[in-house]
Amino acid sequence: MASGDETGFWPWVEAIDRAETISGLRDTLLAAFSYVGFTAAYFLAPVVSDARVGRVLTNVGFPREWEERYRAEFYLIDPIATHAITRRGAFCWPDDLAETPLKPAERDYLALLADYGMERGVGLASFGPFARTGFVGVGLPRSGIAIDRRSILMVEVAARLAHQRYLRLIDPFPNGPPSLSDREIEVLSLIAQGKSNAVIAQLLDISPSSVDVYVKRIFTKMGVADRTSASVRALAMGLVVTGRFPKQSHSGRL
Amino acid sequence: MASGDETGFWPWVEAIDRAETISGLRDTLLAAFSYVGFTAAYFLAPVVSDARVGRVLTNVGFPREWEERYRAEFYLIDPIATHAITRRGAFCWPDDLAETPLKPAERDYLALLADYGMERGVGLASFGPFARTGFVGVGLPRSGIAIDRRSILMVEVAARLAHQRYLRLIDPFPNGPPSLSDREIEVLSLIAQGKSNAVIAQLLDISPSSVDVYVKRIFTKMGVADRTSASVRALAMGLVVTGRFPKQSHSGRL
DNA sequence: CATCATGTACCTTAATTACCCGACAAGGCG
DNA sequence: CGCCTTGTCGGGTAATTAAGGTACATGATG
Repeated sequence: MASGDETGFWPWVEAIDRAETISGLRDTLLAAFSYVGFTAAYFLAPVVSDARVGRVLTNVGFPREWEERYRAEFYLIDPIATHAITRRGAFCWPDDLAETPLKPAERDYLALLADYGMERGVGLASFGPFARTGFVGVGLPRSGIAIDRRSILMVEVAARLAHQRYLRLIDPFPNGPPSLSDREIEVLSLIAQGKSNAVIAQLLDISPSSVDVYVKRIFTKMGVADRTSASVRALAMGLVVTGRFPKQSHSGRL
Repeated sequence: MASGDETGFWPWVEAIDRAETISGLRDTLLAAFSYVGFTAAYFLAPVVSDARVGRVLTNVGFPREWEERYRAEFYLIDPIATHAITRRGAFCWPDDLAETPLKPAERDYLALLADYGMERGVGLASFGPFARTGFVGVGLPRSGIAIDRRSILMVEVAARLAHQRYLRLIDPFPNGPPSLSDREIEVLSLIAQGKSNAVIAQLLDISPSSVDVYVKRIFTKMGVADRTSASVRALAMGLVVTGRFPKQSHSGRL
């Protein structure tokens, strides 16, 4: 690799961890990317399938023309960002998108990138508390460098740490979740699983009326008016869990 | 610091990234922690406020007696894991819990840790796609090492990367979200915001009947039977967004 | 001792949802 | 040219929920 090796990379990691301002963090992160061999990056937050929501774009180093067209046309399309959501870890684009079926518009976007000399780069999603997901796209590798696994790993470590740091900088002391009683958390958890009040009553072996009261109290404490909002907020706040997790440790027991 | 410095740490990061089995990952991660100066770690997944859910414990290096008492008594109590959810980044316990009001049982747990000679350690939550959150607690620092910021950072980098790697190992090709049409995603997003069908109809300027049809189709595609489950799944899959995100880039524009 | 939070239970009413049936037009695709 | 998806609209019914009220025992906490 033409660029710096790992010995000189760690100081950049520490610098990211020490950044005290958003702009300082941005500059430090870009310097870290530059050290690895990339000269441009763009950030999206939040990243969800509903591209109309949010998705603030910040571009550092990519051509102005690309940025304008991105904002105008490809804002809602960028398959790299969408792909990142379901990927674990960083990946190299467009190579790692080869197996993903792409819509015509998405292929157009990748072609546009190539037109601007941005054939190749690294992308990753970083996940934070309260369902805060960000995307980092890194590109414009210096000619001559290979995008090997080590480079991708460096980008991943730096970007993920920077995202955590960013979240802390924009909201250092987030409001904690409201203090719910044990029973209330229990009920809320079942609500978030889509159980009806009647089912909850059966599961907890209490009367439906009691469930009714708990639901009411939960709404009041959380400041919502319906179980859907309560569930979404509970999930975002880390009050309940979703999805299927392994019931037992694996044989190796990580 | 008595333990290894950053120059020798990076190879452990690469080793974590290369781990091909769960057990190999566990051993490599523990070796990385050991390099930093810690000789024990425990893992919890998933970690939410509702401690009854899941929370598979894996312990490597902590005393057997602690593990037994942890499983029996403190499984649902451990304030370090709960604290980690709302923290961005790794923290040092019990120092960084000083400002957190603790319940008596939680204080008991910290006292128990101290009784077993585990006065101090590092904890962090790692967030993955589909709302998969894991907790890593690292302890038993070798006598003489200081838990400085650099050590915490090393633990954070290693643990977070290992969590990503772990998620990829246990589920290399996750099912992506179901393919919803634009209108369906729009409706789903509003559902997740707690809007009633009537409100959604007004917002989208269509008839309530149409909303009804979209809701039905969304349920079918997502394999759920109620809007709460649909919302939770949508959030976990990154189909919609929650919480308040900055509408505009910050002045610094990360 | 008074107050508060919690857990429990019941009643009523209006709104909302889930699920059933039907229809039609536009566009993509084999 | 059919077939399928999508977007749109209607009717109807039964179950569920939201929101209001009241009540009482317990235990912690000031």
